[in-house]
Amino acid sequence: MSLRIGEVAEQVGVTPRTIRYYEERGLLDREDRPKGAHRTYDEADVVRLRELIRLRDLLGLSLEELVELAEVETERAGLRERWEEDLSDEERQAILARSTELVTRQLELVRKRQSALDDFATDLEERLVSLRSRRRELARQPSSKL
Amino acid sequence: MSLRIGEVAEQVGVTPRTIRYYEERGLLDREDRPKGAHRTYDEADVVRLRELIRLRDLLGLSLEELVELAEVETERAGLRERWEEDLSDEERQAILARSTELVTRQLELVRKRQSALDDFATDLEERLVSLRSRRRELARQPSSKL
DNA sequence: TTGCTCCTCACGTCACGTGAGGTGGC
DNA sequence: TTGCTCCTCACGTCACGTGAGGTGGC
Repeated sequence: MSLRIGEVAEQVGVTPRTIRYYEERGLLDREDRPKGAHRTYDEADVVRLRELIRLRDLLGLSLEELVELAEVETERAGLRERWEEDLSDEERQAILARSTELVTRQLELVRKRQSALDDFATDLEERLVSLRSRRRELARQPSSKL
Repeated sequence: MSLRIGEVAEQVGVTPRTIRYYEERGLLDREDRPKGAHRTYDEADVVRLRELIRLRDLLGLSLEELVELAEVETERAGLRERWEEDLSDEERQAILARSTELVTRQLELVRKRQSALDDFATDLEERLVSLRSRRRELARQPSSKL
């Protein structure tokens, strides 16, 4: 079940151009295909791309920062096949440790954004309260010169 | 107490170039000053710009979208002087109603982002739990072929 | 075979970054 | 007067958007 670029783009909410650009910048595999042939994708590609877009949108990262933080997604993508193969326990431990580190870093960034957004929401709510009280004031005391 | 562009830039965490660009795009007042003279700012400008940057960063808006949503900041900036002047009660009501509408819209966008980030955080936490259990597994049963 | 989607240049755009060369205020 | 920050072009860059002209698979 292979997908074409347009289907993938629609599923993750970007344009084909974005996907080609990410491939160009090394965020996606560029499998070697005959010159001019269509790109093909599978479900794992969709999952990975969706995660990249989520990081980009919600954390506002540059693509360069994305490459680094999304290393864990690459790891995860290749993990299923490679896990079964001839990896030593040490290599497996290293992969798991590295993944834990990167996911933890992602979570920290998300936490920061959350608290910034919480502050913003609080400020906006206060402004609404203030606006409401001014409107009541105006209704009670028309032409108040204050 | 007037500020120069560099001081303002540092206070809100952007570069002078960004401030000039926002002025160019109509997000900030372009007071007419003698050709080549320094731009001057006051505390109200800093507050307004900080709010613009917050909207841009946390909601990921384009400058065009910003212009619209930040109309309320413009209103707020000019409000103190104008409020005391010859505004009819109807005009005041209209301003307050419009401001309420815009702040409400800002809050809605913030809420959406918050829930998207909450989902993201939940996913990342689940991945950490899963990673932890795999590491324990590996420690208990070395060379497990699963 | 007919559409539709895909392909590769390649130039355009948005939101600035980054000098180049020059002027202005503590 | 000496620095430092500011000024205005103007070209560069990042992350794509948008055709132009052509080929490929259900």
